[in-house]
Amino acid sequence: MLKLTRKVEYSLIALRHMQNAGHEAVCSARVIAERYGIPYDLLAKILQLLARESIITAVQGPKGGYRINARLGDISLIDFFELIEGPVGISDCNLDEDCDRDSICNIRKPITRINNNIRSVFSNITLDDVTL
Amino acid sequence: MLKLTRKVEYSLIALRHMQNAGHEAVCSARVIAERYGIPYDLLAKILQLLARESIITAVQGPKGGYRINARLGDISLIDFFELIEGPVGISDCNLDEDCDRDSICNIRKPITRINNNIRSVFSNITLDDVTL
DNA sequence: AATAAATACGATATATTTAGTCGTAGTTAG
DNA sequence: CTAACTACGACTAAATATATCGTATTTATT
Repeated sequence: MLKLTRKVEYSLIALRHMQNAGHEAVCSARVIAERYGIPYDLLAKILQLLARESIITAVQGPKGGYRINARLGDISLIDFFELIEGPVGISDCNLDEDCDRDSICNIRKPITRINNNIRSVFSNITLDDVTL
Repeated sequence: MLKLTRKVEYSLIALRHMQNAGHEAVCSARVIAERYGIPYDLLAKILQLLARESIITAVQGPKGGYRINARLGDISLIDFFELIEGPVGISDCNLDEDCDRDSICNIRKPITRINNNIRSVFSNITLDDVTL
C-alpha cells in the first residue's frame, strides 16, 4: 500500500545518475542498468518514455544514450509521477473515475482532504530534491 | 500507485458508520455491507480484524454485531494503516527488508526523506479526522 | 430444545496491477 | 557494413489485492 512503482524508482535512479555524470555526458541504458542492477529491457523502455516526455534527450547510434534535457528543479514530483503513471490518488474516487458508491459514501470528503495533503507534499518536492 | 487498499477504505467506512450510529449501537457486518455496497464476506473479515485489534468490540449471537471500542481520536492513520496492512513505506527500502541495491542505490536518502514526509502527514491525522 | 442470525477464521480462488521479456525495426559512428 | 545504440509494441510472468467458500461457534428468540 502507498508504494511507488519500480518505473518511478528506476526513473529517479537514472535521472540522478545522469545528473551526476554531468549535463553533457551521454549515458546509455545498458550502462545504467548494469550499474544499478536494473533489468535492461525495462529501463530502456522507461528511458524512452522520459525521452518522449522531453525530460531527457535521446542520442542515437553507437556512443549514443541519453542526457538530461529538462530543468529538473522545475518539475514537481507529482507532475513527474503523473507523467509516468497517469493520475495519482490515494483512492479511486480521487481519480476522476466515477465511483458506484459515490452517493452513499461516507468518507469521500475526508479522503479527498487527505489526498490533497499527500499531493501537496509531492507538489513541494522537485526532481532536483531527489536527484541532486 | 500510492493508493490505499480496499481493506483500509472499507474499515474507515465501517468505523464512520458505527460512529454515526452512536457508541452504544451494535452494527452488524451484513447491514453495513449492504448499506455501502461492500462484499459481505470481505467486510466481515475486516471487522473481525478490527475486533482482534480492540478497535471495535464484537457482540455475538443474533442482534449481534460490533460497536466502537477504542478512542478513535487517539489512533493516528499511520498506526491504523500498519495495524491493517503491516509496515507502510513508499519503497521497499523503507520497509526493513534489505535491498540488493542497498550499497549502490543513489536515491536511498531522498526516498527516505520523502517517506518520512508522507508518514508525518498520516501521523498527524487521527481516525476521528476521517470518521467524525 | 431447535432454529436462525450473528461472529470467527483459515483456505482457496479470481482479478488486477506491476514487472519483466521478447522480437523486430530504425539510427549512426567507426 | 557492422556493431552499439535507441524505439516500440506485444507478450508473459509474478506479485498483490480482492473476493469467495466452508465450517465452526455463539446466543437471542421461539
